[in-house]
Amino acid sequence: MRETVSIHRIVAEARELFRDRGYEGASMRDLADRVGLRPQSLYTRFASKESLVRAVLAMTLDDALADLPDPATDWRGAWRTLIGRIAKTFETRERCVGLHLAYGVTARTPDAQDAVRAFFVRLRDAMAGILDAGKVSEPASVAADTLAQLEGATLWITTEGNMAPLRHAVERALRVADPEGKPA
Amino acid sequence: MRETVSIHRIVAEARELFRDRGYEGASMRDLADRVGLRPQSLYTRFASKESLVRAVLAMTLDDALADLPDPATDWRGAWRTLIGRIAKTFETRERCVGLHLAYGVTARTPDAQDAVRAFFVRLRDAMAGILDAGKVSEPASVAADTLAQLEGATLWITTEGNMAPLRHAVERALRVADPEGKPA
DNA sequence: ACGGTAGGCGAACGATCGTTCGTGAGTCAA
DNA sequence: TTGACTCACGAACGATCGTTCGCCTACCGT
Repeated sequence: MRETVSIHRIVAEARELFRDRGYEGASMRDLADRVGLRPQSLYTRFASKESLVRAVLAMTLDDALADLPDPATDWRGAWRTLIGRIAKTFETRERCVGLHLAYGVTARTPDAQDAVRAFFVRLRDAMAGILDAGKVSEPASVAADTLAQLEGATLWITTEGNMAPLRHAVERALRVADPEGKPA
Repeated sequence: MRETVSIHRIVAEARELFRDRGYEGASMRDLADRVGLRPQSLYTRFASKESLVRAVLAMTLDDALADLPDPATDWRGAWRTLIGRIAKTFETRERCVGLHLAYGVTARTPDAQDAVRAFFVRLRDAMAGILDAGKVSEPASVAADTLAQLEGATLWITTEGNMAPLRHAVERALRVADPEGKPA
């Protein structure tokens, strides 16, 4: 058996690079080093650096939405699980790939730009679907606001290592599904 | 009189570039083109690309805090003005320079990284000082949360052009200084 | 046994990056 | 008038970028 580098592995390492260094800052050579290949070999699997963006975000969305509790029977559980996953990623990785790419891709890489837009729209729609199952009013708007608050909190993690704003954002997010939780 | 390009002009254009393209994406050649110089001429005024970050953020902080109402006599006015300025910038420019740089600078440019950290700490402290004058509890924490929410809302502006999350964040921010404003 | 295919690499392409050097023209104080 | 200083540029440096080409080798179906 010949030892081969899996696509999953490449995408996972690309995600780390995009998250830490952004689209422009991440180089194909760095990525190749991480997976133990030469840069040219990456082009056997991916047509371009730009196409990696779509693959990275697809994997990230899958990770976030995999095996969630069924909103129809346990929407609160689905909400808590999803919020928890997002928050945990931000806490351990210190930033969000999606946000870095959202700021990092330009009109010069239109496919990457579209992939980023689609990623956030789908994530928001998934969140809104959960809230809708719980008959929360204005689910799309609440989902967008919630996601924005979680993303914004990563600012303090990267600059100061301060996790408090993220925790506050999580508390507010959970209160959406549990309004009578803790008033103070 | 010899026609000369002002430092202020260079920094202002650098700010646009950093905001739109990030630290790595902005090139000294692009900046030179914008101000009508050759790239080498920029080094008469700035020692390096990295040093531009500090200058850009210093100017941005000055713009935000210039001529605010005195918190000691009108803390609500100071708060409203500051929030309004930040929100207006996000709305017209579609993103935040600080956030793009926060994600974009790495340990390879330590001085830039420090400048970013200092920028946000000073902005938060200025906000906290206003809230403190209004005897709002936990001013530093509330200031950090408020700033995070405004920053996070820029995600939807860049990806979708959707201003609603920003407006919601502004409403929540203003409610800090006016809790009895609008309950719904 | 054999042909096709997939995965990988050496070499190298043109482009662009931040930056340095040497030079010259304009400006101002003495 | 002179000397120092400021501002700008032409030319070019080495480094790094994404990517392409040609070739080799190991595997798989037949």
